[in-house]
Amino acid sequence: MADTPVSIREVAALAGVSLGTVSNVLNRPEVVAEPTRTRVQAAIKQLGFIRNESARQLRAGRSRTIGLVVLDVANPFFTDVARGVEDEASEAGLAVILCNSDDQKAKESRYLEVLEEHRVQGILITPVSGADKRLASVQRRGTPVVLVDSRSPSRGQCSVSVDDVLGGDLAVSHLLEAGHQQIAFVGGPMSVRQVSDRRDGAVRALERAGRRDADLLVIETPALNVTAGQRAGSHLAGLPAGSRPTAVFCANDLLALGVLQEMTTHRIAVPESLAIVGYDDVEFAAAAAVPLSSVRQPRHQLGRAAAQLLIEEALGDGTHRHRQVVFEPDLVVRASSQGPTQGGGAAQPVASEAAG
Amino acid sequence: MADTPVSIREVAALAGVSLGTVSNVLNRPEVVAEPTRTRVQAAIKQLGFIRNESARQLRAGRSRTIGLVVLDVANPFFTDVARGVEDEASEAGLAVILCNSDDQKAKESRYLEVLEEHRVQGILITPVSGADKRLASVQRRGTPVVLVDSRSPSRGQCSVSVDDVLGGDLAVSHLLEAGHQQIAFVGGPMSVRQVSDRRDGAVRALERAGRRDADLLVIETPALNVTAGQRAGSHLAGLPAGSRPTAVFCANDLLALGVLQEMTTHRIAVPESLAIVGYDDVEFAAAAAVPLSSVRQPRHQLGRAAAQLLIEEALGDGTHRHRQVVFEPDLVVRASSQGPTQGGGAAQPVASEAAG
DNA sequence: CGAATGTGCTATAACGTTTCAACGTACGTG
DNA sequence: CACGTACGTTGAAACGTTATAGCACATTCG
Repeated sequence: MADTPVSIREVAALAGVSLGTVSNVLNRPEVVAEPTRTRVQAAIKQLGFIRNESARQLRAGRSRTIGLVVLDVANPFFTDVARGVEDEASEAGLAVILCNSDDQKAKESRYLEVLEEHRVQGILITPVSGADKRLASVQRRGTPVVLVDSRSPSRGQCSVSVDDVLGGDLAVSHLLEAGHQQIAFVGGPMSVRQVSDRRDGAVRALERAGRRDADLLVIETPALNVTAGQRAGSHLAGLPAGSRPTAVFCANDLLALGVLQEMTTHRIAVPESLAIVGYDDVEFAAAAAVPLSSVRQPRHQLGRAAAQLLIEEALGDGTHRHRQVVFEPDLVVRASSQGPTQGGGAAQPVASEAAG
Repeated sequence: MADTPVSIREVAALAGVSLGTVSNVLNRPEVVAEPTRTRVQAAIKQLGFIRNESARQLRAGRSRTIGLVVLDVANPFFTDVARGVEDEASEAGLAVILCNSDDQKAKESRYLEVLEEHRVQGILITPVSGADKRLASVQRRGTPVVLVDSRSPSRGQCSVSVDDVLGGDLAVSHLLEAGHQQIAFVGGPMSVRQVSDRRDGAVRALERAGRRDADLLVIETPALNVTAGQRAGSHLAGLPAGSRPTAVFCANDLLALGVLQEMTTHRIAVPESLAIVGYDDVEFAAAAAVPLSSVRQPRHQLGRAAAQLLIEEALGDGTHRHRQVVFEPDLVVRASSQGPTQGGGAAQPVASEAAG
């Protein structure tokens, strides 16, 4: 309870030196003579002195912090990205302020304001909607901005993203190689860029294999959750066995798990009667009743790359050039899309614990 | 790129007033005359002035921020808690710095240091291990600390937690009421407080029903994940049908899902031949092949309560008394533990408080 | 032996804000 | 008409830090 905000000045008094010397001990210990240094360090310890970050920042003009604004902290995609950002930032001695826009323009705008007031080194953001005046003005005022998981339309800023078209292509190419003739795509709404990109990738794979566009049966869903997947699965199960697709590519794993459950209910064997490939490689994918093949995005790496670009822009020597980094996703093949003989995909872990 | 850090002083110059007046417009607009106010506001807008939070904080002595240190940002338990904290904090005009200790003492310690340097209003933390000297010294230096999801052993601080013993009791009472005679508990390691509490609750329910302690078949697992659940399930399935329990209570949902999958594999009907109750009510619980009954914790509320206590302690009028708030969990009954007729969950929990 | 050259330290001036005492100015009031 | 009293505004003093110019003293060199 003893509220004693101890400052550098009191440390100086106790150690019998000027306050400039204390500052030197803190920041450039090598310039101060051995005996003085130890004396000051002893005083620091004795008083329990803690630097005042606000004062440092005020002096420095900028804080040693970067802002990360995501659409949903509960989404594993963003938590993994956040970890990557944090790893990279802490190596550079920067702290991360994590903000959750909840997909709301108002909250996003409020957080941008807070981050600017904190004079952060820069901002990593997955914007609620595309081009944004608010964001542009932040940048104009001198705070670097890097777009995460959305490709920058202009060349005015850096961005990191994953090639969703390629992801769709990988999934469907894999199914084609396994000999499937009739393939369905389950996903929606198509207004979400990621969803339509994945579908486009699926179409691309078919076209490259010499199929016509129409070969892809598209089942558009209203959302990307398990329930929507179950509905789509129910629809598939209702098709006469002759005209039913033998494989389905889902825009994310939740949909795929929904489809999978519905197949179990209708006693349709997976992968024998219906092969399934999902997207995102969520924690549960490997642990599903039938381990799920899935397209994995380098989420952690995405975060690291974004932070790297930002740090380069903010702290670099001024030679920084804006870049658009695009990562390639990865197909993890498991039981849901292959015959019973072959082994699982890459050595994947199963779900970790939750000691809530 | 035009890096023009515009300060209150330049705004004052443009508006033709003193800088104290600009500050008043910003903080107590009602004390400044209408025409002056609009003139200043115009200048602020024209120059794109953004307050410097560091300077404000330096002046104020404390930042308008609270710190939240969790064991794992990716864990849905903590993300929900974090949302609760954020909701409460933003209502009080405070920002939240979210830190991830990753269950590592070193990272935790580093973050505590950072938070102290930022002069946060207070810290919400789920400590890596129990009593901690580091944490005590933070508190001694005047930063309020509230423990989250771990009950304070001493009376020296506030804490919020959920009654895990009651949770276990609820689950097993429910199974007993449904007429089950042989009940198993799956969970581990027992060194995790949450796990042993839940088991103790299960025992308590049995004892209250007049059973002897030995009636609970305990299957200890090495971890709380799906794989461990599958192993436990496999063990259960291997028991002769006569001596096999008719119900199982799992220490978390991942275990329960593992058990459930194994039952499907062995064609053991759930809930007819084996009823299952999990813990945590994770997102997938309701969407499992057989929707899973589970004990739900008021996670969001836990976060809110923790933030409330902290804010009361930090900003209150000094009449604050430390409290240990304990929430009651809630059983959500779904198909995995009942006949097909009955409906879903229960009403909301009540908090019981113990003054300190 | 005076001058150049270090070596350690000190004193001081910022950084941008908020607060608070003081200072007009205008207006009723006695 | 002097006088308290609002009201609106100003000026200066903090807050705790870092950077920088300068000072005292010892050492080395021409």
